[in-house]
Amino acid sequence: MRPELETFQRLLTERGYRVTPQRMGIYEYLLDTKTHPSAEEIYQALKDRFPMMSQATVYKTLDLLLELGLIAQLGLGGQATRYDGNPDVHVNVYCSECHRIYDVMEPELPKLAESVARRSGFVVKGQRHEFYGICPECEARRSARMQER
Amino acid sequence: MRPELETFQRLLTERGYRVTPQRMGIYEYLLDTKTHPSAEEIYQALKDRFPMMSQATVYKTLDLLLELGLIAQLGLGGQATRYDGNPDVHVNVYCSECHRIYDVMEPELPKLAESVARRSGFVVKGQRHEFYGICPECEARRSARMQER
DNA sequence: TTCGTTGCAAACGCTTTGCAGCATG
DNA sequence: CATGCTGCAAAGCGTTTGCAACGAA
Repeated sequence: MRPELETFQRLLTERGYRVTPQRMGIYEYLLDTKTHPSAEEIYQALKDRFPMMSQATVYKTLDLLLELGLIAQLGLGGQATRYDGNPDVHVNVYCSECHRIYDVMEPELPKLAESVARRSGFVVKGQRHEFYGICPECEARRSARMQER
Repeated sequence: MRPELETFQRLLTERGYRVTPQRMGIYEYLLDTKTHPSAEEIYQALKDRFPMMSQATVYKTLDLLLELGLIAQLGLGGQATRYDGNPDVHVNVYCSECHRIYDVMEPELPKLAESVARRSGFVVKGQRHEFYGICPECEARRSARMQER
């Protein structure tokens, strides 16, 4: 079993929570999926494996994973909240055309966090970085469309 | 009149929109308020000045201001979306205790944007940076509480 | 056997929409 | 005076909640 799933099991047991197939399935899906799905997308994707599962279970499991610090939440103002199986500090780039979200590692981020803490006087506990734009594929499709005119 | 309000008027007129007291009031409030209010907070704050104004007008005006690029939107997953009268690239620091949000200027951000564009291949159009933590006041209150025990 | 978890459905809160009357340009 | 805007109420949608039945430990 992948190490992240083992960690999840361990944390659940340690804190008196129970290990259920739905919980493992939801976390596994989040780890596998790179496009940062919404609760609805997770629910749809797991319908085959868990035909009886309700949306409430998805939401409750996501809350639990957030509480355990295993996932991150991306609030997109208006639209449905999306979830990121990678809780480490990184940058999310969001394509306004295809609505996919990708992760980008940025080695400068820890320095930025320090600087923000210094300037603001805050005790920094977490951070989120989002860029909006057009992904390479969508951009290529756009240029192609331009060409043919 | 402050330059931002003049810009707003100009943009409205240029694009065939109309200048109304409600619109000016909402934008002015966003410029004055440093805590990044939600639509509800804006509505409550302007109730005195515009007793007849509806929430719908607040939402429609916020959409318009976003479209004109005069304000920014902060999606906070679950909670109500909040609005920032400063559309320029900056960092938001969010206090998880008092829920206030402050702006921090960071001169390194343009460099970060370049780096992200290079790594991801995206055409970057916008960005948002959020830090979570405890603000100096709340932290002081916490320490004080610790002391007295 | 215990008690945390699930699935269901109803409730909830934020946001959007349709429309008649109003006010701006 | 034309048409874009407002206020109102209802609808929409994502998310949360209460509860009885279920299943993990």
